[in-house]
Amino acid sequence: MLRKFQTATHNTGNLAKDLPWGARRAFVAVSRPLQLATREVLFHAGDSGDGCYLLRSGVVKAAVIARDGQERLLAVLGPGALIGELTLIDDEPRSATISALKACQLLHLTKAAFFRLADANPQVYRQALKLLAQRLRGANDTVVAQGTVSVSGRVARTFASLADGLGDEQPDGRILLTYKITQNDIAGMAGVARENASRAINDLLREGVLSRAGSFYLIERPAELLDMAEI
Amino acid sequence: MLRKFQTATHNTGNLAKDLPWGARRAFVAVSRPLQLATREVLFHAGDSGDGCYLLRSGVVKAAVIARDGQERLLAVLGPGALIGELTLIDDEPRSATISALKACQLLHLTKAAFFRLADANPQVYRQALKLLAQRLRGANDTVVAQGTVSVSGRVARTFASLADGLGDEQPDGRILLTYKITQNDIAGMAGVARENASRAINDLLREGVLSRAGSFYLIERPAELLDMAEI
DNA sequence: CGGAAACTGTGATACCAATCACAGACACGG
DNA sequence: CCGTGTCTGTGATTGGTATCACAGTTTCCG
Repeated sequence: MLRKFQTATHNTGNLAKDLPWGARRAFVAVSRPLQLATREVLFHAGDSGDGCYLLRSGVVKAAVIARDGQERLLAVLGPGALIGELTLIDDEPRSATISALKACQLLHLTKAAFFRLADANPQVYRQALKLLAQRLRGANDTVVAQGTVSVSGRVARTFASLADGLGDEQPDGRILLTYKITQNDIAGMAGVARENASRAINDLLREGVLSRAGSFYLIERPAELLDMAEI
Repeated sequence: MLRKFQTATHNTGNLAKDLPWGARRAFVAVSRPLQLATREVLFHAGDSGDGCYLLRSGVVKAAVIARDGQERLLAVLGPGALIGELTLIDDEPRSATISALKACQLLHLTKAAFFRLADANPQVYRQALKLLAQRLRGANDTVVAQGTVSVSGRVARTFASLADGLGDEQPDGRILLTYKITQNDIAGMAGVARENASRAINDLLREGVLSRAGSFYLIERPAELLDMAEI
């Protein structure tokens, strides 16, 4: 139940935010910078890995390839997002493939560094718990939506969650998606065929809930979009 | 990607396990016992609430009602499961309705008590993170499965996850589900119509992957079931 | 700048799964 | 122990989406 938009400014996945000064400086101090070019892969699902990444700039997608070869997108993430935190915590293989949709700058934090930091600042543990709790709520909502919402509703829902990762809220309340995402990726997120995503998007455009600002999508009426998307 | 079964013996959702002695005793010491009768509701989705519950005995289901009135089951949980931990962590409303499928005994741990305990034992924080990470992986897998797996595959997957909450692994490797769950609930978990769940279950019975032991289901060939379920 | 590759729009068709409709089995409460 | 309600099995029908087919459009890069 997406109750409200959370645009990238107060983003999901931002562990560094809301930390006390000391911890925040420490976070940056112990991490190592890293660049990705467009289409470059940070890691693949199934890889073993160490630590997590903080996205400083750029856009990435988290995807898994299903048995039948279909690519299913779990999220499109913009600046501020935390990536790869599951493996950090449980030492299991990477659960998704992360690839850059455009050039990115990241910070890499090793597992050892994270736990050193957290043991010194319980606040870090609390933030991490909150982050995972938030993601889990989102994932559960998606499960329910998948089973009960029609294609057009799921596409609307996809725009809502894109706003979460890429959204830039304008003074007038409209939300600009700061990356030109393709219909293919939208379809992959909504779990529908590309052709049907196309039809649904055009319906939204026709109704004026959505518009295109240059090559970016602009959510004209966020409340109405949420209403169409709600489970 | 459910790689293996995790039967109730080494259950998901068991925070109390794997804690150092002191913390474990403290956990039980600061919690308050509580009973539920069959069909009784512990809390509803949307309720505000404090703290979490540890299921000592009995069976509960976690469900949400979608807009259209359909009930979607997120999980069926048996002894050892931790319930309501999301609200504990992020203070948001309960994300699902928990109701007893049969009489239950629980322990209630308040938020204050949890954080007091955790601040004294960082190990508790680590366990909690692991638990959430595990659930998040499961939820992501479900999202992918919903979109890419056929009805019969999703029903197979449902039995795999029932084994997680209710499973009792026999010496010979078969897994007994220690509660007589209805087709309705299975359908609600798989996200399919009850009639089609019925057909899929009978296929599984006919193929011998599944059988009925008295009124309980018995997973005859776990590996094969996983194979049919895998995303 | 110009050609190739990727992306988008839209109709026609096919198919999987929901829904409808019932009949039989079971279970449990008076 | 015998109804009454819940649960289960199965066929027939419907409908929403995927799939196919292809043309038009944009983007990218040599």
